Amino acid sequence: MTLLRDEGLTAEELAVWRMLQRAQVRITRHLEAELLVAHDLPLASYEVLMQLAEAPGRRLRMNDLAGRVLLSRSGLTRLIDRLQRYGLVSREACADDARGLFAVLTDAGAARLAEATPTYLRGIKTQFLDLLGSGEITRVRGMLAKLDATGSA
Amino acid sequence: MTLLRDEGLTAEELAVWRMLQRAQVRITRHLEAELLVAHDLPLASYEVLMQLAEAPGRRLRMNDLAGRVLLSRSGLTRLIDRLQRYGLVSREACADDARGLFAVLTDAGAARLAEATPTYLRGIKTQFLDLLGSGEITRVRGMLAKLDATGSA
DNA sequence: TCCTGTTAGATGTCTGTGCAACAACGTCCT
DNA sequence: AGGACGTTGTTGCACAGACATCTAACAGGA
Repeated sequence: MTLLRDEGLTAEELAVWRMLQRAQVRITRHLEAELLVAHDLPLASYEVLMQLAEAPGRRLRMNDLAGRVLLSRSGLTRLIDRLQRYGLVSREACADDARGLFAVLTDAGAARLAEATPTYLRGIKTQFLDLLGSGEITRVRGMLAKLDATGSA
Repeated sequence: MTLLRDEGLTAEELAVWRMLQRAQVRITRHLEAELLVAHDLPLASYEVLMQLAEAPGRRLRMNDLAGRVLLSRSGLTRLIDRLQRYGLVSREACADDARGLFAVLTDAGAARLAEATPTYLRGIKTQFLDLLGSGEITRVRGMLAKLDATGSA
């Protein structure tokens, strides 16, 4: 593993990165599967509904929303297409910017979200939080905050 | 956020999960992009080559490999197809199980891996490790180990 | 030996996503 | 005003990945 030293990385550091990867993928897969079987709702769709529910007026600009759910604009266009087909979301024009569109959570969407939320939260609890000590959760929070670029770029 | 309390989750706990998601996605995207522009090598391909390089005899059974890179068996079949087309990997029969196949790292594959590794490691360093204090890395290691199911299921 | 059940890997098909290109609109500067 | 430039959202295209299904091959019992 000479290459590691060349770049100033220890084997332990590399292992930490791999564990982060594995953990995140495992949890994500679990959530996706559970939401799908129990509510026929993919994880990405759930997250869109969740973001909209938390937003003022239950609405968000497409671009803004894309950033929050970590999707490209085109990806979000298609996802909203689907959600709209199912009546969970609607599109509304933006008054002060004719280019803009709001994705708006419908009542049906809110209902569907409420239905799926216990599954989602239980998954996060059993697959993530319960595996950590509660003390560790607070400590990891600060750590992840540094990694999360929400505040900066 | 009554629903949170119903499931025994605090808003902070949920926030931690979201940060984990964002961090992992951000880092992954960065690595993928860098590897692609600098070496025309997708992240998944890099990880396959890396796993093979670390394995004894530079070879791994398809099934085994699929597990390590968190890919479905069919997904790995296609990925190895591609790598084989580019000459980075070859398939070899398994002596003691006629069903089995080894994916074997070729010399060209090893060379390509060596070429790309500095990019990969630098990405992990700048996008992940450098953002944490070095003290935190050690502490987070134990924590992530609990989340990583490698040892169990 | 045959029959049943399981496992390894490959393939058809479908869905989801990103990138590049585009049109419509806004912003700013002169 | 007018034109260059950036932004917003959508589309064509290509591709990667999952699931279900298939074939070949192993394992164990009657």
